[in-house]
Amino acid sequence: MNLKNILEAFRKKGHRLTKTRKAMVRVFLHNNRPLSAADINSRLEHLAVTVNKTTIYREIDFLKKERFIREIELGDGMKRYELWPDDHHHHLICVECNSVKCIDMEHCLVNEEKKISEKNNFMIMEHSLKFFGLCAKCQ
Amino acid sequence: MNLKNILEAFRKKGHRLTKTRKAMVRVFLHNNRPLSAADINSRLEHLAVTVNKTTIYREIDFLKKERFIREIELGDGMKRYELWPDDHHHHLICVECNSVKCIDMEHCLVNEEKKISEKNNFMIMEHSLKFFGLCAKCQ
DNA sequence: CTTGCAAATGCAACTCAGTTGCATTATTAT
DNA sequence: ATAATAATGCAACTGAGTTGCATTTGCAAG
Ligand SMILES: [Mn+2]
Ligand SMILES: [Mn+2]
Ligand SMILES: [Zn+2]
Ligand SMILES: [Zn+2]
Repeated sequence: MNLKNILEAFRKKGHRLTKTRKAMVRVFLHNNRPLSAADINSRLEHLAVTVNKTTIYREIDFLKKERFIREIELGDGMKRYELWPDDHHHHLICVECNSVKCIDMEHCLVNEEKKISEKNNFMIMEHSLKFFGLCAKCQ
Repeated sequence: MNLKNILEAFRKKGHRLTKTRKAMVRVFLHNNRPLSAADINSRLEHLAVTVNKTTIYREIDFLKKERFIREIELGDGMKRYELWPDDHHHHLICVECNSVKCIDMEHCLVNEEKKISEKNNFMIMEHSLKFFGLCAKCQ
């Protein structure tokens, strides 16, 4: 999955390759972890790309619809976005510096879902698992 | 844990027993599930107790400090509050009607935490687990 | 019961992430 | 080059939650 292929796929679907779109795809490809709208904005400035916040939010919506990124909620009042994951994974969140690390789990809860669904008469579609604590730097 | 004991404990600590405080404790005792500030407000109105939203938020802060309730994040843009839990538990969230059900889990992740902590050099303090799907009514 | 002090309250104005309407600009196909 | 329309910028808005400050209330001491 490289920049050119992704942009070419967008173009083929009839979407335009604007400077914002190209820059935001680069930002996500080069920062493989959850980013807030503000994080994205500062990364764009770093690439000398100045965009209005409305445009950033609209491009986030576009990239979500295209399943290039997904939205995640960490509970700190602002949404984060990360590359659409290849594999199911979860997150470690540092309560001190707010950094986020994606982790794969050996014993995944997907196995438990059937049991929980039956027991509670609730049709589980997905789950979210977050561990809060102190990262290597902060402990 | 009944209303009188809780209020008496607050009074003994030097806190006042205002109509808002008494009514909000009642609301949480009689609605044992996560409530938003708006939910609390409508429950209060139902008890013929009219309060300013600022007062509701300040009373929430008080009840959190007293460990009578805790705050939980469901990812829908507003915080929820529930009775301080006796036992560790998790939540089922209906994506259709937004209802929330608390569930106990047999195989809890607390067992996994040590492994994850060591593997990632991250000191886990707590975790949050939510299942999203359709409740009995909505499926 | 009265009084005084601090705790609790109401109100209006504010914050901040995210959204919306609309006029303007830029990308792409022809 | 041109036309169609996707994308953008801007200003104003939304909605949950917060803050400063003047006023009211609960409660304990006299
Ligand atoms: Mn991740
Ligand atoms: Mn619960
Ligand atoms: Zn950290
Ligand atoms: Zn439902």
